[in-house]
Amino acid sequence: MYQMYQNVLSSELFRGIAEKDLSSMLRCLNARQLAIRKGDYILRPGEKIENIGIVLHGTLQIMKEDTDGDRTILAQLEPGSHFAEAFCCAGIVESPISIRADTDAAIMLLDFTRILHTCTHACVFHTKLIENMLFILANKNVQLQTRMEFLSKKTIRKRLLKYIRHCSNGTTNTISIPFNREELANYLCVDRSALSRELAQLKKEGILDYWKNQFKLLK
Amino acid sequence: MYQMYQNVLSSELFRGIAEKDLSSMLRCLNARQLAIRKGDYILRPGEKIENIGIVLHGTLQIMKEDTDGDRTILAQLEPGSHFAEAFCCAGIVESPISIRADTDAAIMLLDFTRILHTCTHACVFHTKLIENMLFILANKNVQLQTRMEFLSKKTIRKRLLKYIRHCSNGTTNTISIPFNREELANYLCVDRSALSRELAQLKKEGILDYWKNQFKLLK
DNA sequence: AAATATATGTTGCAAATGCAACATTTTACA
DNA sequence: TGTAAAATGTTGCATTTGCAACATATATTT
Repeated sequence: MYQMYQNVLSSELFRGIAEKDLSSMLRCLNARQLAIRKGDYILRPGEKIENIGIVLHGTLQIMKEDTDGDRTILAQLEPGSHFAEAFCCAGIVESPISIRADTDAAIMLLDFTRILHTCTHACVFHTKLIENMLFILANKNVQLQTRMEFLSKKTIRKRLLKYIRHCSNGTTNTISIPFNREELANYLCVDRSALSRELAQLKKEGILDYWKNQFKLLK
Repeated sequence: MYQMYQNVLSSELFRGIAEKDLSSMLRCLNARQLAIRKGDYILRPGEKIENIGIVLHGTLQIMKEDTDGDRTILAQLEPGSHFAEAFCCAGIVESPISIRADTDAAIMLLDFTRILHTCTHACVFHTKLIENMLFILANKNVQLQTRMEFLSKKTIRKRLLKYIRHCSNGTTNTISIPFNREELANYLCVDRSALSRELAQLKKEGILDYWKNQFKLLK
């Protein structure tokens, strides 16, 4: 139970909230805790979205499942991360996506309207929660926008170099990225083996050096 | 001047705000109006971001300009649209993008911190503004996420069909899209002529019919 | 209505990529 | 330490795509 609270407190939504205030807050937000079995769905396409979720433990997968059976994995949610917050804030009530437990998991659901609208007890923390929510959404925005810039490039080479230059951000020469090959290929929306091929080519041309997830721009 | 106010009121940030309250609000938010000449920069890479902007008239262009001279147009801003709001909310103070006036233009700048934090006069509209801001960010999020789903497809055909199916949204057979060919190609990050080629192919195969920006899925 | 500008379509060709199948390296763990 | 599993690299080949250059169609203007 203590661990659960820790994961709530370490979520971005509760950033800056004091531990002593947490339990009264959770009551105010009508927080409910749910245990989910591996493989079970937390949300299916078309279902009503009424809550914001926080992952307490385990991993969830957000997927887009089309009628034609085509399935895309949109995100992997680890403990401390949220889901459905953008839909709640955008007033989208019918879920366009699926969420499924990738492992046994526990989640916490919060009543969205109670975050937004100050309650009758005039709890002081609403302001902080809303501020955090703005931060979360805005950050996601910037991240998506950034990724889009990579995807707008038409060759693997350009996508890759743009990504690495973005990660390098000036200072050090050696860049460590948060992806393995498969994940990087997925992030850049290219085939893994084609990515390997391009990496090898760049190394041969002396433009880039790499080892695992460490990269170094030469020239 | 009246027209200016109309464009402020019609912006998403001020949705639901009564006209009579506007001028006192603008004072509270330290609103400033600026006239911009065509071609002038409103924001350059690295500059401090302290304000949220609203376009009053004219059009602005958001661009990503890399050190290597590579320039990507990220968005076109028409009257009533905002800029820099995501960076403000995400606490990003150094601009990673450029904004330039595409035509002669007028903009309004608002002090971001005054939107977020209730002022000494305890103006009641802050709540509404913040709610609107959440809505704006969340909606942009959903839009970006949606576009990403298209871009994750690896052939023009799949991107295109996914996009059209998304627009069709169930009901009618005939879909009208908000892009011409060039813009559609740009949105899907593909070459315009290659897009034309694929469209012709789909028509020949009897999968899709189209005329201008009207599309019709067959079969 | 003619003339110009803009949007859209067509096509050849070289380059890039996905895909599949398999090789090699690294990691995990029994 | 040895062995299985996971990650990464390699390569042939068919397909797709960008690009360029040009053709045709539609819109706009005078």
